[in-house]
Amino acid sequence: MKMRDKILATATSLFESRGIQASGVDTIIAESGIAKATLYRHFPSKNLLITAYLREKSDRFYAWLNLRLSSKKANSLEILIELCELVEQWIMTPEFHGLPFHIASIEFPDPAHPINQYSAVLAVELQGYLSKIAASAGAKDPEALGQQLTILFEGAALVERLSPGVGAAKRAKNAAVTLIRASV
Amino acid sequence: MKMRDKILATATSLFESRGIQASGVDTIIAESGIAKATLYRHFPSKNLLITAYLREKSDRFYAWLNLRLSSKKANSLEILIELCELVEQWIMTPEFHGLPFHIASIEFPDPAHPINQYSAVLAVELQGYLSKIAASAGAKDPEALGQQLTILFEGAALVERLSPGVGAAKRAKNAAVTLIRASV
DNA sequence: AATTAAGTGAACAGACCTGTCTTATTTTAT
DNA sequence: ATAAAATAAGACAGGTCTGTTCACTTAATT
Repeated sequence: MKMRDKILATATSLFESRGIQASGVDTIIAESGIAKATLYRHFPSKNLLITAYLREKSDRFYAWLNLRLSSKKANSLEILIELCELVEQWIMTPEFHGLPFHIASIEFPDPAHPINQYSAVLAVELQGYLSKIAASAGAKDPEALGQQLTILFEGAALVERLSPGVGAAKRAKNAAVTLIRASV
Repeated sequence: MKMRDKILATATSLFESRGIQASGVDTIIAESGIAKATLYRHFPSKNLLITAYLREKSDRFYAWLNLRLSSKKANSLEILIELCELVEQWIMTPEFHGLPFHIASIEFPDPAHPINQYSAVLAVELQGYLSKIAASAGAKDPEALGQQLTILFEGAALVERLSPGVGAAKRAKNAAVTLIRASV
């Protein structure tokens, strides 16, 4: 499993710095120091490589969050506040380069394209994740709050990415807290 | 000025349906029924065509908004509420395909690329526009509110684009109204 | 020690990209 | 009416892209 990980790591780095479409297979194999046939053995097409990249990024995000969300506050609104602070931290991480499935959906705008469809699945996944927490925290309309938080986070990710250092993550967190307090 | 407009209209349509990078010059000239030399006379490079597209979309947006914002409410918070409703309408328009400068900045992620830089300028422009209205409406911290509204609108635009019909625009508007009411 | 699997490096196909240029025709302006 | 500018249609250059294939070498397992 060493090769697969090496390829995925290199692809991830290239996808996030140069963009997905702009990162050619030739560049990926040159950068990771492997042969082209090796890449195509592990990932039969570039689309499957992109899909694996998107899946892994989502998995890592949820794992990172779940590890830090204290289960003690699970049944109070406080867990939502905590969530907001964690997301702010996540966005401000130097390795953060925007929500991967968002970027992918823009690079592959055709709704019939597998990458676009998979991105939509991951977007629904994120909103479901947030809505579930909102529900367990006792929000009035968990789905509405979950979607509003999604919008805030995705918007903050975009703005922070396009104009680094303007503090979008912090302001989004403040807005989220306001919405949460108003949702009891 | 007929040719220029025809080219720009065709390019706009292609950029928004297939993406910018995915729309080749050959496709643009075939679709608009002109010769390649004609395109390159009006737009010496594809980058300049993209720039013109971005500029025009922003201009049209502000023109559309200014026409509808009733100046009577200029000095009360009500104008912000009105603004939110207009933006919701704008997002729900069938021709809406996301904020153009956002899409452009994702398709050209290199901060040194002219398209990325121009996108950043347009993003600052939007935030300045919203902050100015927030200021004239008497918000406590106009810049903070302006940025929060920017984040909400951009986030809603993305979510609505990726998952059409989930009502992101409406929920973003509700969130915005909550934030506005809390900002007095 | 022998067989199978995985990796290398390079060449290749077929398509697409931007931008230049040529030649001939049409439109516009004086 | 004549000169100047704009357009058409397309070939062309030089580059990039994904994916396939071939001949050969290394590593693992049994």
